[in-house]
Amino acid sequence: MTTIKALTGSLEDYLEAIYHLLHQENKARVKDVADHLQVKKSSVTVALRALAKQKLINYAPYGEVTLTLLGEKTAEDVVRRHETLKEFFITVLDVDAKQAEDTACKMEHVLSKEMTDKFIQFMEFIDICPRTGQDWVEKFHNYCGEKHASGDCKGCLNEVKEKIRLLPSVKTKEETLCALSSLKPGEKAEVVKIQHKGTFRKRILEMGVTTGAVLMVERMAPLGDPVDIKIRGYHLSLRKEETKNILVKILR
Amino acid sequence: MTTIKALTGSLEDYLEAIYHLLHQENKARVKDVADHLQVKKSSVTVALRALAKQKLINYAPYGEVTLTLLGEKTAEDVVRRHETLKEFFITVLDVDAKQAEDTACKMEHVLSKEMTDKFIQFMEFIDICPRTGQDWVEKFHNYCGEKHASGDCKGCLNEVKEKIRLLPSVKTKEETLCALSSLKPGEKAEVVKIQHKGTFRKRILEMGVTTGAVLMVERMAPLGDPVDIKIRGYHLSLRKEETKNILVKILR
DNA sequence: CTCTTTTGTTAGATATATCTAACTTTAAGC
DNA sequence: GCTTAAAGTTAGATATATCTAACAAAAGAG
Ligand SMILES: [Mn+2]
Ligand SMILES: [Mn+2]
Ligand SMILES: [Mn+2]
Ligand SMILES: [Mn+2]
Repeated sequence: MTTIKALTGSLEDYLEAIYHLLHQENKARVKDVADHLQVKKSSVTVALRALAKQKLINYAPYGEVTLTLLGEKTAEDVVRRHETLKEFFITVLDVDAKQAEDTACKMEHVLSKEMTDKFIQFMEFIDICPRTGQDWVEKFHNYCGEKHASGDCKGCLNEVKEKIRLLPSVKTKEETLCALSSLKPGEKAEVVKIQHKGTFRKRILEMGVTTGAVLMVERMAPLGDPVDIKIRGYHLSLRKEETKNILVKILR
Repeated sequence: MTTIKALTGSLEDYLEAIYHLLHQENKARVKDVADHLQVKKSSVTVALRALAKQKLINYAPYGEVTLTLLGEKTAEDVVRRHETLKEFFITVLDVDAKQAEDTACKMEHVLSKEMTDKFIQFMEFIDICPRTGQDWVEKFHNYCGEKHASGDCKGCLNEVKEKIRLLPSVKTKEETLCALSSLKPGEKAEVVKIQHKGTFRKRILEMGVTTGAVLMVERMAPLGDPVDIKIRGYHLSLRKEETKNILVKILR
């Protein structure tokens, strides 16, 4: 039997904490988890037993805690929901970091994959659509903070006008294209062309690196290998070799 | 003592159900609440006791349930959060009604007033900003559903161009203005001028009807009295007399 | 005004998530 | 290597939210 019941929100939080501790400190001790979640150690012990019973972690009393493959997958899923909501709250709604973090961690447990994808697509669309982009988001933040004078709209329209005038680079496309390898951490770009063949190409597509997708470079090792990117809410690590043949269009 | 503890999510749901039943059916029986929330009647009895203890409802065994003033206020607050999230999910993210309803009702319990306001302002801004509006939202929905061809952006830009060409009606403002009383149910508008004086004006401003605010006409009685509007997430009922002297600019 | 159905309550059970207090194991200091 | 300090576990308590089953009150039908 052992019905694979959906995890409770509480257990998702424990799993998430373990995931972060393992990736940041290389160990997830009971005490660390307890501190992280602001609960007592005895509560953690109980939770660990529950997670172990569901085959999400490897655990025995006094033993060290590691994630199973299923646990790793499940944790990544929770983290994706968490980060998606948090990013929306901070970058779009302009909510302060702490509140965004707290609210995201409470809401993440009831956000379906479908809706997570919608949130991600929405943020992508804001970035991609020439009408909007980061400057439009900033307009919104000002709209929130201050009185909205009619003059703002007029000025704003002129900006879009200018944006449009500059944009018919649809023909002179080449100029705006560059290899993924040439991006700097923090930069966002739209995938335009994947110049890979066979299995390699297939693998990369499976990871979500498809034409039209928006990615952001998160980290880049000194020699540019590997390159950590975030795409569709997922974190990926690519070999330098793999990034050279992915052509992108830098956003903004 | 009787520390005024924050309501649990569960109790907020009971309160919300009672609120809706009282406003729609004029009575909130234990059975109705149970059906509404898909729980057993015995669970409702327990919840009613808890709500009564917190002075949110008037209740005695076998007696009828009514909301106290505090309960009414609190319920309105829950409903505002619920409707705000649901509206965002449906109108912006294009999530289907059922999932939007369910997710909103789970998330509403952890959404602060501040963040609720942000969501509302964001939807207002999409409506008000000449760059975006409903047509932009539709672009997003198409972007989600289908492959995003580059041609779309080009066409989209031409639309904005046209929008801008038509928009320098900033000077010929008068033409686009009209009295709130002349709107039809479902129409949205931005408040431009409130031609009221003294106490009346003050009262109306307190209710959230201020210059720049976006409102939507929800219902209008046969003779146009009263007019039910939604503004900043709040439902208001205005006398016909009061709507005549509120000048608005219809959106879209 | 009785009888029956519906509605509502109570008591007791189960499940989750937390805590405190007492105890056990492991790790550190010297 | 002992001895202490830190980390981890267990047992038992509390709180919330639900359920089932048995019972009580109110409403409806005739
Ligand atoms: Mn969480
Ligand atoms: Mn989280
Ligand atoms: Mn709810
Ligand atoms: Mn709700």
